[in-house]
Amino acid sequence: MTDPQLLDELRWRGLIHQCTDTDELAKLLASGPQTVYIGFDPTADSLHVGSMMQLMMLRRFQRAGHRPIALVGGATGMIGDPSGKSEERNLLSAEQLEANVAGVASQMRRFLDFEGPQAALLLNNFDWMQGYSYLEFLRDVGKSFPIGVMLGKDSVRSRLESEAGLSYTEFSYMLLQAYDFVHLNREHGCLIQAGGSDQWGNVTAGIDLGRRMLGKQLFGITAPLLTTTDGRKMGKTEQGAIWLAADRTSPYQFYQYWRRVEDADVMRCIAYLTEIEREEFDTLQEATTADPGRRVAQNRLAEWMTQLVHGTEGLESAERASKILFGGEIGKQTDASLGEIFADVPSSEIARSQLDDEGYWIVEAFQEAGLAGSGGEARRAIKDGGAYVNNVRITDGQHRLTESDLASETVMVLRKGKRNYALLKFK
RNA sequence: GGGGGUUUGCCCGAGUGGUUAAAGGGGGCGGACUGUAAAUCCGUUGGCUUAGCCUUCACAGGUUCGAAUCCUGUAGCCCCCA
Repeated sequence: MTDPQLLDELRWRGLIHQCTDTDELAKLLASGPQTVYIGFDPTADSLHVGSMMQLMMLRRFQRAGHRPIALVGGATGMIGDPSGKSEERNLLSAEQLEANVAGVASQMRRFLDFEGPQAALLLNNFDWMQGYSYLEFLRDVGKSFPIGVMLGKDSVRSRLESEAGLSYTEFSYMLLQAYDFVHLNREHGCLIQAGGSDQWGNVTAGIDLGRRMLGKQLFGITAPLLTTTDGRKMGKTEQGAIWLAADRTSPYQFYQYWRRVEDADVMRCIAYLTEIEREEFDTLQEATTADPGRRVAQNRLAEWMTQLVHGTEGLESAERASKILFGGEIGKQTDASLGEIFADVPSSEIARSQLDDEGYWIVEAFQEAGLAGSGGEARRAIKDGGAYVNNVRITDGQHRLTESDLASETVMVLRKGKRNYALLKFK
């Protein structure tokens, strides 16, 4: 019925950062299916890699026979969690929140099973918070919150000591999240809240409130944050976050992100984010140590993650694109296939007549495609051997592009350097 | 209010009348090497119709055959005195 190995698995994967009472939690989980919840902040209309840790946590619980609740913070999102934030946040508008909640909800279906006996629940705390009057809330919930304890929380203290300070609104955030836990216990019998390690303060606040309001022992478990070896948050690039939504981060970019993970981080990513079993994990680890150049672990990680988030189709197109981009010359393709491969590559449209007669000057083409800010820059790229058309290096600064350079019906693929692509569409 | 200093390219920073589009470093961009890595090395880094031309050293004017360099004014920053 329920898998007794769950905690052991979380442990070997390094997913238990803190837990309020491991022994009692183990007994509880062994006693039968439990309900566990994690809150998600709807700050955007898509989740990103950072949220995957939490989604996978819920998924692991569900696969072990428990019921997951993904709580979208429609109400708490209006307030803003001060945990780990150095500055007061801007409040989101109600319409924005609604759109975000909808977007986030659809992505969760990839991770959780909303059917069957342990069907996941997707709840929005706005539903029970919106009608809760301020007076009632203060009498029911606020009464059980000693200010001294609240002031002792790291999230509050660090902000009070900082220049940014902390508004009453954000200070109150903790009460809202704590009340969620109580509410979920009453309505759904939820006894466990999980989350990232930055949520510890909020989680324990909920547990305290549960003891006071319900006289019940609730449980909290937090996972470490997904960071690189040198302490930076993973899932971020110079271009921004890695999103789960295909229209924000294409399957190809998503796939490539994982393929490029550093050796030092790759095994931790696999442990934290995938369901790759211990045996294969050990094999991958050995392979990485023995021959890091083959990047076996990175490839497997990318494959697993892309498959889950973007499905078989997304994975195949990402692999196909990678093969073409990192292979040699781009042979004859169709507009459709190039469009798919270079979905996230900027493109410019040019009049087809430019290709007539003596053709379209390469320097102009690079400028037009946005790969060079000036003619000089384009010339330099060519002189340095960093200019490619359809992945073939161009060394002649006077080169003219003609119909024969088209990689498909209307498209040419320009590249500067290793991976700065741009498309020119000749209409 | 008075006196002194300072202002250079993406950033830092040399340069005080004549190959100075401006040393050096950082960063960026290329390339080689490699594992679509790290480290390293090399090239490049104002614009253009590029063996040439044009525009740049806070801004505006002036001296000079010739100015980033000298003079005057304006603005920003810094220091000292009141």
